[in-house]
Amino acid sequence: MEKDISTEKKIKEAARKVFHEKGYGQARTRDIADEAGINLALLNYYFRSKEKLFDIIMEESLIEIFSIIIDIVNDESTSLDRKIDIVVNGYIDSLLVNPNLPLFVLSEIQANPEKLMKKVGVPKSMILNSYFYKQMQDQLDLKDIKDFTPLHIFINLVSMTVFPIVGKPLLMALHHPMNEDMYMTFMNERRIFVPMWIKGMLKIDE
Amino acid sequence: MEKDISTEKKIKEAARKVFHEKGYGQARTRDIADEAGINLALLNYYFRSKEKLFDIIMEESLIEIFSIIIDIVNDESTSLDRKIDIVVNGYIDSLLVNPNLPLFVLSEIQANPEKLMKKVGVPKSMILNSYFYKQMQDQLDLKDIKDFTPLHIFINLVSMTVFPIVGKPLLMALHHPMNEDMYMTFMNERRIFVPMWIKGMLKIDE
DNA sequence: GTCTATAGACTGATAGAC
DNA sequence: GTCTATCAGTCTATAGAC
Repeated sequence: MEKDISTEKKIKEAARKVFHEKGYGQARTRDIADEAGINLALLNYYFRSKEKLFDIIMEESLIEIFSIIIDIVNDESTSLDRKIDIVVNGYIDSLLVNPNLPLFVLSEIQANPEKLMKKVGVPKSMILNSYFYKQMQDQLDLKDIKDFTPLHIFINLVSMTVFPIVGKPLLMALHHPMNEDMYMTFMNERRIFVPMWIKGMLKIDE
Repeated sequence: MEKDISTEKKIKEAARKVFHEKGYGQARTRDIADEAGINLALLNYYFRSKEKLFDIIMEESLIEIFSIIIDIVNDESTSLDRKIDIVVNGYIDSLLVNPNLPLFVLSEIQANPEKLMKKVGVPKSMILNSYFYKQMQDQLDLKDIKDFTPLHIFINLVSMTVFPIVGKPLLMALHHPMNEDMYMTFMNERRIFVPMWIKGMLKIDE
């Protein structure tokens, strides 16, 4: 196919796909080698072991999932209103292309919490210290809302956006009849509705 | 410990624990045998194979996760307002006791969608045909809300309730400092807030 | 029913030829 | 760098004693 891509890159792309689909435990190094179109021995030649290859993929996946929002969340020149639209749509855009990413990250963190926590070290207190958090707090103060915190709203935003992607198979099984087109329509509707509901919680535009 | 419990029951309980923690792929039959305090051979004596044991645990887990809401959702004598409170609190109660249950179900469904879809056969169109759905639709009609459907609201309710449990490790890593007590406080706050937000979307009490 | 011992298959990793 | 062949370890499952 792409004969210009280096072998190392081919292996990494194959590993990403297989790990994201099956998780560390169920992924086989032979699967990755086959997917990359190379031999098993070559995988160990480039990356010393399955675990070292996994660590690389996991670190890149964590960066991937945070980088979707980290820039916009800390942008001081974007209004709260627009920021909500951008964060929701950023996640939907990204996760419809990589639907396995969030469940992969959540599963592997649970499988190995202490190890993977360290890698999250950089964006520690990423939520609490973000400009987004401050903007939400200002809005809550403005509307004299004292019962809940910006953390609840942030979790609501991520939950309502990411959960329908993680739970897609269950959703499609439970809500019959639902096909791929209907699911896509459903997710595209949420690009409008989730920001609307979040803004409602914050009493924006009232 | 509990010497009255039959060996079969002990193995099933151990299997449930190990499968929920590690998933099918990473769970070892020896882990289950050790957890049950019996020998590995005995596991295969009672259940023919790891996979057959897993199938039993998986089916019970699916029933478990649906039975939390299936009765209340179809109860025609409970008002929409109260029903929302009960569904949210039912999930929080149940999942704080079994925090691994939802991620286990979501992961294994993704790992083997076609196989597990069949087991969801019973509650097919469980959402669409529920009395809960009808009550939400009536409320949307009453308030002349035409842009979104009850399905969106139902997904919002489940998302905002279940996602913070599935994402607990990530939440605790990102929102520093957060300890167990703070997490429990956070989840208990959501017993009040999630119903409040859902009712806001449906314009109940306005 | 419950155990020990082991077979048999799979998997990650390496040796060695090219 | 890339391959084939194979080793060593792990895991599920079973045979057979009690």
